[in-house]
Amino acid sequence: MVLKIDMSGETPIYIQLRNEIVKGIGRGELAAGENLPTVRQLASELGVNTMTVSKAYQLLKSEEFIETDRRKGAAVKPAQSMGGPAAAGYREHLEDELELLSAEAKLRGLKREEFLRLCEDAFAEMGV
Amino acid sequence: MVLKIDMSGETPIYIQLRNEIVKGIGRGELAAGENLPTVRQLASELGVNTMTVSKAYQLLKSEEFIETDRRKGAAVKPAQSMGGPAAAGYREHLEDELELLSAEAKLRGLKREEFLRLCEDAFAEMGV
DNA sequence: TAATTGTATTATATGATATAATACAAAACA
DNA sequence: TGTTTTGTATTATATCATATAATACAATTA
Repeated sequence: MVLKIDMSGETPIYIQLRNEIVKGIGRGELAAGENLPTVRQLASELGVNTMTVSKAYQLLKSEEFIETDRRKGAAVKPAQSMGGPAAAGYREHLEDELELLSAEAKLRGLKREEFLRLCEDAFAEMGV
Repeated sequence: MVLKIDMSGETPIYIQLRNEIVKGIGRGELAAGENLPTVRQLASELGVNTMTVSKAYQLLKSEEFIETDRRKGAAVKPAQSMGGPAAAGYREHLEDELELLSAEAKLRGLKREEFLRLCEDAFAEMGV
């Protein structure tokens, strides 16, 4: 999987990492049960500290997107187990994000159809 | 207009302020040409520093959402003037955000129809 | 003249982010 | 039995963003 990280960007590295991995899982590039790179491996590839990668993994773990085992490494969690405590409040978060994106789209002159088309296209990229 | 600010949240106050104002304009609660509260007024209401509000206004100004005048205050910019330099790169930003939201939605178990319904509903809240 | 506007300045405090260098528990492996 | 590998913990340190306080400025309005 390709991880695009912008070292000079404003978004923290561990957040960028988390986002890229979530998108990778969403696209199906990372299958359920598949192992992620080790923290040392990924840190070395990206040229960042191991704790930075570990922080991203811990975030993904707290969100129930992955599981970590101190000896076997980190692996993508099966999709059917997505009903835990992390799912609570998710819908509210999504609605809030969509509200902001809708407002920006409106102000930038996008029409309803254009906006929804982009939403459809984005979702279509996901899945197997 | 109601500005919901979470002082203990992780999002910086001036970003929250910016987002709330963008949503307010998008919803039509703040009409084009309408004056925003003065930085001192808003800072006083929210219990934050004037420079924090000023920072939010400067961000909105750089994004061409509002205009500021040192003597007349800040006002919502007309929608027809939304083709400036700030619009460049916006579409890419939107697509990236939608990709992340789509991935999360997929992983949380949302079906295509549910996701698109939320997108429609969010956009429907905007504009007069 | 006095008040109001966004903004600039300087100083300061705090927290988040990121790194470096080690170390640990526990399993896998040779 | 050692050695390696895993995520994680620890401690220390450095840097930057955020936020505040207190003051001041330019320029207009009242």
